[in-house]
Amino acid sequence: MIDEQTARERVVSAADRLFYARGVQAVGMDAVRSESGVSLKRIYALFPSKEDLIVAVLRHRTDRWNAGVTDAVDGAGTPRERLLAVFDFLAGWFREDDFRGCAFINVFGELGGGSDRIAEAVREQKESFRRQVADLVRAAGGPGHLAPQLVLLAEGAQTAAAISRDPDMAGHARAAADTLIRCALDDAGEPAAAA
Amino acid sequence: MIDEQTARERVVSAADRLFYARGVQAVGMDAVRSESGVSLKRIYALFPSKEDLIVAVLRHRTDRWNAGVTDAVDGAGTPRERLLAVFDFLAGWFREDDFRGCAFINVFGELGGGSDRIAEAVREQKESFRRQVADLVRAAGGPGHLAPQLVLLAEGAQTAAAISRDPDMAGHARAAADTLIRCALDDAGEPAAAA
DNA sequence: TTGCAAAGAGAACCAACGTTCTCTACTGTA
DNA sequence: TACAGTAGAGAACGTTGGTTCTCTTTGCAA
Repeated sequence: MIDEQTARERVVSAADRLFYARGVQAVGMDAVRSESGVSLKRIYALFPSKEDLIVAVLRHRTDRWNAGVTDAVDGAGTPRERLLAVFDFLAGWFREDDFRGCAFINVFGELGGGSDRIAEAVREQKESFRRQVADLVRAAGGPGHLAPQLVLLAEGAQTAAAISRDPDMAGHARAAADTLIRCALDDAGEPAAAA
Repeated sequence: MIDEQTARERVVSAADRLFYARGVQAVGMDAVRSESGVSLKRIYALFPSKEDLIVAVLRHRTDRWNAGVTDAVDGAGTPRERLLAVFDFLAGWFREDDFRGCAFINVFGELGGGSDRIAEAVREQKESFRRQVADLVRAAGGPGHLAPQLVLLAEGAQTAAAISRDPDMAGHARAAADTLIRCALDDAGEPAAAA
């Protein structure tokens, strides 16, 4: 018998895979059982309801997302490059075979109106991303209003890439971000340096 | 007895209201019946399946969206103002009481992976919006790459506004769009006019 | 008035799903 | 070997929802 921690991880990661690929409501708990190899009885001992499982999946995905962004950013040099690295991270993600848009946006559209706990978990992820970007902007010496603008580009790229199936949306977002960053930094820091 | 056209309109507009407010899968055909006042038998004569009804609702919403954008744009003067009017249109929408994000993005997250026809209807709306913006950019003398950048801002604003419940996302998007437009027009048209 | 065709109300049907329950198999212990 | 307790497999339960069917009503023509 596997221990509780292992069982929990297997269930969450199986559910994450299935929910992301097919949507939450389209996946029955029975599918989570066969994908995870953990019995229904055990699943319900770990997560009292499907809603609890969904929230756990969202939190797990938030952690993975934060780590992914942090990794990508840490590989870049200057503060400006670190900001743009966020969009390179998106570009790599959009090219993955199983890319199906932002899981948080998808779940919010599906269930956000009906479950406060789920809506809250989605909000937390978006808020933590906003903070990450705001920290990067601050480190680059950019003005406060730059962060939400870059966040909007990233959000838009995720939905547009999912719907259009065009992974180059990340390129468009990156180019726009580059322009916004240049304008903001040049206006604030060195007055009228580059064109 | 109401005529076919009227019945169709009542069903589509009732379904639209319910789907948008609660999500598609959360709304049963019985709810559509009571909201529209059209019998189930008649509904199924007009729309052979729920999927057909969903597609009809999406097309109807596409028409309304296009008309709304066109109206907003037509009220503006210069080509540059006409581009920004798109974001003013968003700002008004985000402030509506029943705003719950972009219906197309919501439906795509919920069912886009499982139904090609629904995914296609969503794609058509996004593509028609992209064309609208591209036309405005061209009229303003902007470069081709500006349109997808503005579209990403609009898309991002819609999801961010829905999730964060902060209607000022439209303001952020508008400010970013203003910067992008200024940079693009100044780079292309008059070389280095404004800072 | 009688008969008929169409339409509405809502029951019925069937499948899916979240959740719980039962029965069996297995583990460790005396 | 006998036993107690636990866990898994999967059946069972109750609800919901998409779709169809039935029965009654209605409006109209002769």
